[in-house]
Amino acid sequence: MGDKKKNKGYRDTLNLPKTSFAMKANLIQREPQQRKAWAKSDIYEQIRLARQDAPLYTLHDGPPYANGDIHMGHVINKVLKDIVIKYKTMTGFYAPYVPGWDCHGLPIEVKVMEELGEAAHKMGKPEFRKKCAKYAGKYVKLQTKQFESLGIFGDFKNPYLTLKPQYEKGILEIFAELVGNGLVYKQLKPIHWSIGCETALADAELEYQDIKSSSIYVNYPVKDESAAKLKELGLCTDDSATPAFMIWTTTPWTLAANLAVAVHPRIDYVGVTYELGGKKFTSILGAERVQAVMIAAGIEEGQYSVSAPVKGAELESLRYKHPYLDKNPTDKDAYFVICAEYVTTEDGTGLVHIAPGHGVDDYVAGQKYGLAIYSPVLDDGCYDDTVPDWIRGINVLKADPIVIDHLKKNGLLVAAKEIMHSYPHCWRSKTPVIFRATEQWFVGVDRDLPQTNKTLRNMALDQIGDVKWIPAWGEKRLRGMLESRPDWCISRQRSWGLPIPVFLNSAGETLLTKESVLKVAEYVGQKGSNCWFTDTPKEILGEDFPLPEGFSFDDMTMEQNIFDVWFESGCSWHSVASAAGWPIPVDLYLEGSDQHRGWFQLSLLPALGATTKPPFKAVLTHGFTVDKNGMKQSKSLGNYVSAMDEIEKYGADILRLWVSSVNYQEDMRCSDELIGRMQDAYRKIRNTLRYLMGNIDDYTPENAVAYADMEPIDQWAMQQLQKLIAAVTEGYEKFTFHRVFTLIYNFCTVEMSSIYMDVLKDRLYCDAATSHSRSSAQTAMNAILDAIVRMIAPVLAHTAEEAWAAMKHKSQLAETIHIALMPTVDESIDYKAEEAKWEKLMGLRDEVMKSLEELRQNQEISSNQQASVVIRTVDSILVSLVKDYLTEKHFAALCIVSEVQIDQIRGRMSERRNVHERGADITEEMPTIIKASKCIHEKCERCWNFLPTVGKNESHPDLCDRCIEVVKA
RNA sequence: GGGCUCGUAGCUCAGCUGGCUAGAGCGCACGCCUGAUAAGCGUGAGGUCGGAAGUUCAAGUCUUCCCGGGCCCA
Repeated sequence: MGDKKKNKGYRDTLNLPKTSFAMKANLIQREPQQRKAWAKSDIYEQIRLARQDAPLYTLHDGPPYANGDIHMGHVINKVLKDIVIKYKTMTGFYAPYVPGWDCHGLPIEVKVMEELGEAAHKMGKPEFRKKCAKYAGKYVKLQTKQFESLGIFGDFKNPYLTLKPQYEKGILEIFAELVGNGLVYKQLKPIHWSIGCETALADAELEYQDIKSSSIYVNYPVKDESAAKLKELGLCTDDSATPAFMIWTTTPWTLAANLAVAVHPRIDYVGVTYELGGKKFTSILGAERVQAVMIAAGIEEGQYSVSAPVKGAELESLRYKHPYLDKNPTDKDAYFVICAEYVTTEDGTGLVHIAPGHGVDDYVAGQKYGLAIYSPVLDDGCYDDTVPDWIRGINVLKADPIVIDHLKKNGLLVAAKEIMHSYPHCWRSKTPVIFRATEQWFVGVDRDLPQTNKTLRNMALDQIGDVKWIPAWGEKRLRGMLESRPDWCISRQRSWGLPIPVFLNSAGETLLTKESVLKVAEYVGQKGSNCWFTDTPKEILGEDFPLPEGFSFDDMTMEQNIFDVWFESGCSWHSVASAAGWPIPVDLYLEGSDQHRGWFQLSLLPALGATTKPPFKAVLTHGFTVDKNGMKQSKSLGNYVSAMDEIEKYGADILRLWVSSVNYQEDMRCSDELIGRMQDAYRKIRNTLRYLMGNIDDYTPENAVAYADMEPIDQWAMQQLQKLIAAVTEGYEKFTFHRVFTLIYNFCTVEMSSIYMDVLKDRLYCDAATSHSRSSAQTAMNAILDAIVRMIAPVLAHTAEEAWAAMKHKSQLAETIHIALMPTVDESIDYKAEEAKWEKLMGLRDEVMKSLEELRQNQEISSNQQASVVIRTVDSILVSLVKDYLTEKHFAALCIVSEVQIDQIRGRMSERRNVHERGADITEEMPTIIKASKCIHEKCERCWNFLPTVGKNESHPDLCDRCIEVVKA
């Protein structure tokens, strides 16, 4: 029954919290202002100046592609980097951050072509490339803005762009080294070729359409010497039958380029004897395919016989005759059986026709067996002169019927039928695409480097063990890829990229030396790579350049291929890091785990090729965002989270806090709801800072109390802080930011909010403003605030800065918190020594809380202050802890009850747990009894405690003695 | 199909080299406070540790298989 009006009288005598640090964050309004202030003071430059003499920490940024809005993947990646940078800066390093963008490549080329429409084809390369550059520039600008809206600090005024002349120069310098080391070579490789446009196509330029094709089964007669082997294997038993390997294909025109037949080493093969066109054959077939093939050939059951099976491996290197060529047109061995893992028995015959010039699998398998890459097809899609005259000059897309007809006549066609299947088409001309071998440039991974006697593959495998992989399995993953990777095809038949600096003479010879490349590098560094399309070889190389035999400037053309963009970004360690004067290897690469195949591997190879060293000391990877059910996110599935929407809805610090809260080494569940929930955590942290600030508003360092003189509970708080600092430091050092988050959040929730700050209210509000007890608390709170703000600064970049500005007595002079130094453990505070004692006391407190709750449920008390607690225990250590170490008064404060009395009783110790039943009798099984009851004393109207001194003073009958003293003063 | 990887309460995380009835915070439920107030406090209910075998005196922790995700290939 409160007479509230009367009570209000004492409110003004209390020291209630007061602060300018608002409870409501209002991030959407506040953060942009903060960023504007940072921009105005040029925070990046400010930090650079502050740390110019500090030790260097180099995180080298991997370039995102300059296209589109940023997505959650970018947010994860850039925020993690920013946390590292801000943390390292706050531990005293000069940690520059130079953001970069990948600006060349097909996606931009495609977009620009779409925008230009027909005009794109009429325009010259230089003009088209300028449009591409403009497009890239637009997105660099856009993404810069978006990244900055996350509160990321970096040299956004001078980012590295892979299209900048100086960057291009760096790429060519590395290329020159690789050329000088003999790693670069030219070879045929099948690629998608559009006959309609007479151009090479990338995967992204293919459209799949259903098409009708001829599928044929063909017998390849076995050579006599191999026929004997088949007999030996028991596959051929009928001497009157012609042995043959039967293949199946849907591209009869490629038979002209057949060089081998592939079998699977572990699949069963049989010999099937039957009659065809009056002739007897024994065809080798995959055992599982016999029935289907016989049906296709129209041979009924009973009209053929099947031998016992043998494994494909037994057939390896057996020889056959080409179905219509008399002579091998290549300069390498051909027409024999090879083994390939990719052969299946899903369709066909179980034996695969291999034309290395007309298929990627064929090419790879052919490389293994030393086959030629034979592709007798010209740019216009017509056969060249190396094929028999009956198909010479014919367009391959029209050749199928002619080939089939020929095979029919020579009796090797087993069956032919039309099938519908999905087939790649040129996106522009809409015509079917063929695989055709063309000249490509490669970096060899199995070629010995001069002086080292090691190949790129050897070096890579040797040295990735010295790199620190976070998580550790990154090494395993990369190792697997390196072991199996083929030579790196670095040429692309496109326009938007850095040209491969090769000169050719009319005899088709190439000029590609370390010196020539360096010469081009210098020129490109001055004028940009457009010069390749506008300037002459003489201008580029300089007329003094010593041309090799057979070359003259009058008789020179230039290679039209450009570099694979991975080669460009793979040189960033040189173009950017070295160029900035950073030592190589740099300290850290930090990207998504997909970059094991991408940027990590393709930076490693050029670096090894040029310097024999990896470009990085450590590589940290993160996983991908998935939806709330753990499934892949995609726009079409509707489970996509728009990064910019989230930033605009919640504010950057919420996103940053979310990034810090999840274990990025695994998939990260992400949804609007999940991100929204971070607001709760944010508010708790913010309010903790606010409360601390509010209660030290009148604190001055002159009132500081030394740790040794602090009240015991304040000492406890200081101990907890040291423990926190130690754990947080370890979390940051190990890049386990989610541990940092959990630690700080739990510290705010448990140690601060639910224990310390609650317990402290009585002292802070009711004790005299400058009393020792209150100053003691304030000293601790000031230290805690100062430390938490700094520890959370790398994550809550805006909020920490806001708090720092609002703090009156900072430990450091730093204008911005991002220059301040991280807190370190105060070695004079031995938190470990006190830990066990406090754990025991806190355990007792928990039990008291339970007793009080019971009282409350029975409606005997409402607030804890109305209760008094009597503890009886056989545990003498506990008694001594409460009575001597802490005192009953402080333990009462710790429980926020008006009074506590603890008594030791005689009895034996028991292993049983404490029991908190009120009023229960002491027995051997119940060593501690907690008895909570409603206080019999009067309530002090100022501090709301129920104390015996209330009503004893005539001038202040409604106050306790402590409050009387304070009010009098 | 292959390589790597992940799967502990509704959510985010702890659980070291296998060892007491698997923990925390949030959320939720119930209650308290109204001198942090679009705040604060307390208590409580939630888990067959993806599933199944196996090794072991003992398994969330080791082995095998299966199921379901993710990244990269084919």
